[in-house]
Amino acid sequence: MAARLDEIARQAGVSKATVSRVLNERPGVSPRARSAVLTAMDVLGYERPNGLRPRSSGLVGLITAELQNPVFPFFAQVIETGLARHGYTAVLCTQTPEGAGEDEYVGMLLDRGVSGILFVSGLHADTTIDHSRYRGLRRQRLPIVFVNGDIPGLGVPCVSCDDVTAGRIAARHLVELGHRRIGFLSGPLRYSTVQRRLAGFRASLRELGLGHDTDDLVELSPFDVEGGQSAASLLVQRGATALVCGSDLMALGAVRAVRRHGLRVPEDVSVVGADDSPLMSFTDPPLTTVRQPVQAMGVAAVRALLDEIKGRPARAAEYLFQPELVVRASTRARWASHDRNAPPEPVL
Amino acid sequence: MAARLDEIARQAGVSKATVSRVLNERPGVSPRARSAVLTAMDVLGYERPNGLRPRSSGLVGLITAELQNPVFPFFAQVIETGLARHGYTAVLCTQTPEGAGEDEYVGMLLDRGVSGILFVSGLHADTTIDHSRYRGLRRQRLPIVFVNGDIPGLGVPCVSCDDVTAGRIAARHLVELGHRRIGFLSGPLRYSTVQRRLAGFRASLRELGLGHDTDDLVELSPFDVEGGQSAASLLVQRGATALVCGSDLMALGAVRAVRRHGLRVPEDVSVVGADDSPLMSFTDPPLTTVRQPVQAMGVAAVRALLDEIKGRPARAAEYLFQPELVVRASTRARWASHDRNAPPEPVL
DNA sequence: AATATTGCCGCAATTTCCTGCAACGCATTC
DNA sequence: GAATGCGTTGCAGGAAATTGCGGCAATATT
Repeated sequence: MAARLDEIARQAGVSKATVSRVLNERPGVSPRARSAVLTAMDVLGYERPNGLRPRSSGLVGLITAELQNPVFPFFAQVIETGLARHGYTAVLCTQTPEGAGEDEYVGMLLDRGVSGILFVSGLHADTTIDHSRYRGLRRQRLPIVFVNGDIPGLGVPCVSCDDVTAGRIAARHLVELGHRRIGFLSGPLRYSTVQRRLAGFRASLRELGLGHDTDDLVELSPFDVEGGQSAASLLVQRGATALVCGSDLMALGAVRAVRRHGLRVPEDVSVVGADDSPLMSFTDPPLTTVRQPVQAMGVAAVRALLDEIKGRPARAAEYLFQPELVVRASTRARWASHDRNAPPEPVL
Repeated sequence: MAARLDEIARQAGVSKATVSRVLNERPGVSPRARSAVLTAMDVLGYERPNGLRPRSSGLVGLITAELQNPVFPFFAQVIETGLARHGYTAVLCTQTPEGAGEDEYVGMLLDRGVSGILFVSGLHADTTIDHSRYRGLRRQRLPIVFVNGDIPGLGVPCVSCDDVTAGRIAARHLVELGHRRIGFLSGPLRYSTVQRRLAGFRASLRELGLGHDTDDLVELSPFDVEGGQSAASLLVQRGATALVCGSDLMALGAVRAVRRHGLRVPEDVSVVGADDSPLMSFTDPPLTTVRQPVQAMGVAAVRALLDEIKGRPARAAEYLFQPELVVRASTRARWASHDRNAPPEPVL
C-alpha cells in the first residue's frame, strides 16, 4: 500500500510535492494540476481537507439561541435576506434545551462545507463557557462572525448592540420621569450582554446620585416571560416603582407581575423592555423599550461575514451599534413628594 | 473475549494506544486512523462515547414560509424539539420574498443527503403552483411531510389544522355574540388554507341564515399586519361590526384599522384572529383567536416523518387537527335593535 | 529568432507528527 | 494487600508531509 500523498500523486499524474502544495493552498500550482489533484482525491475516496471542499453554492450557517424571543426570528429574517441578496443561502440552526447543541450544529455545518457561520447570541455570549472551540474554527480559516457577544483576542469580528449605553438609556429615562427606586431584572449574569447592561444601568444611577437606592433592586432569572414575572414580583414587593427588563419578553412578564399585585402599568409602576422586538407596539400597554437596531446590525453582520469569506478580513473589532429609546406607554412620570423639581406629566 | 480496547484495536488494525487517543480526543491521531477506529467501533457494536456520534445521518430539512408571523417560529421550535428527541437535527430554511426559493433549498438539502423534509406552509399550500416537484421528490423515495396544505393524490402525509372548522368556529362565535355584518379578511385565495377557511365561514353563515349579508364583506390582501389593516379598513367602511382574520398578525392590523376609524375594539368592532400565536394574550386587547394546536401538530408531523424514514409509511391521509376558540377580549356581544333574542353581555 | 523572464513542477533533504511498544496508574477482585 | 485486567502516556523509530532549489517549458521582449 502506497503512502497517501504518493498514491494521490500517481493517480493525478503529478509528484507528491504538487499534491502537498495543493492541500496547503500554497502558490505555484497551475489550475490544471490543482483540479487533477482534487479529482484524484475524489476518485480515491479521500476526504478533502476543509477549505477545499466545494463550498456548496454559498451556504452559510446561522446559529441562534432560541426562537421564543421574537427578536431572534427577526434577526434571522434580516440576516437571511441580506445573505440572499449576495447569493448565499442561510441554514438556520436553533438551539433548544433538549435539542442539538451548538457544537453539533457546527460539526454538521462543517461537514456540509458551509462558507461561514454567524453566531447570534449563542454560547459565545456566555462568559462561563470555554471558548477554545472558536479558536479551533478560526484555525481552520472558517469565516465566522459573532452577533451580540464579543470574545476579545480571537480575532473574530463581532457586531453588537451597545449594552452599556442601553442600560444607561433605560436608567436615565426613568430617572428623568422622577423614579427613584428602579429595579433591574434580566437573565443570568453569565451572559456578557447582561453584565454590560447592568454595568451601564448602575453607572448611570451612580452618576445621578441614586446608586445606593437600587443596590438591592437587581433580580436575575431565566430569559423568558415567566422569569420576568417572578423577578418583577420580587422587585415590586421591595418597593420598586420602575423596572428595567433584560428583554421584551421579560418585560411582558413584568407587566403581568405588576398587575397580579393589583397595580397598574404605567400609573403605578413603569416598565422598560429591551430590543424592541416585533409586535411590541401591539402589547397592552404598548411597551417602552430600548431598541436594538436589528436591521442595521444584521446587515453589518452579513457584510462582515462576506468580507471574511472574500478573504479581506476587516480588523476584528467589535462594532457597537447604538440603541435607541422607543417611548410608548409603559412608562410614566412619578411625582415624588420630596422632589421639588418633579418632571412634568409626559405627553401621551 | 478480548478486552475492549484490544478488540477495537485489532478490528481497526491499529494499536490500542491509538484507540485510546481517539476515544479521549487527544491530538496526534491521523484522520485515517481516527475513522478506522470509529468504524471498528460501529462494526463491533460499541456505543460512541461523546460528541463523536455520526451527525450526518439524521438531518432533516424544515422548510417554512417566513418568520414574521410568530406561529412559524413556534412550529419550528416544536418540530425541532421533537426531531431532536429522536436524534435528528433540523435545518431550518425560511423563504423570503427576495431570498432563496423553496426549490433551491430542496436542492441544497438533497445535496446534503437529508433524511427527509418537512414543509410547513410552503409552496405546497399554494394551489396555483405546479406540484410536480413533489412528485419528483416522491419518486426519489425521499420522506416528506406537509404541514397545513394537503396535495391529494401524491401520497404524501399531511398534518393540517381543520381550516373549514376554524372558519365555522369564528363565524359561529361572532353570530352568537349578536353580530350580523361579519367581515372576512385573509391572505391570497391561492392558498388552500384561505379557501377552506372562507368556505367554512360562508357555510356557517349560510346555515345561520346570514349568507347574503356578508357576500360583499370579504377582503383578501397580503398575510401581514399592513395587509390586515388595509383590508379591515375597507370592511369597516362597509359597516362590518366584526372581523374574522386569516392570521393573528392580520388581526393586529385590523385592530389598528378599527382604531384609525375612531372606533373601539371590542366595543364597536369585534376581531377574531387565527392560530393563537405566542404573545397574543399580551396584546391590546388580548386577542380572541382560533387556536391551531401547534404542539400536537408538530409532534404528529415529526412522527409521520419518522415513520416515513423508518420505511413504514402510514397511509397518506390528511390528519386534521381540530382548532379551538380562545376567547379573550377582542370580541364582545353586539346588541342589535331588531334582534329580540340578543345574547347576554359576555363575561369578561 | 534568440534570449530573458516568469511560473510550474519534481527531486530530495528536512521536518513534522503519527504510531506502537512498553511502562505506568488505577480500580476491581480474591 | 497482592494480583490482575484495563486504560493511559512517555518515548523513540520511522513514515509521511513540507519545502528549498534546480530544471524545464511557455511566453514576452528585443
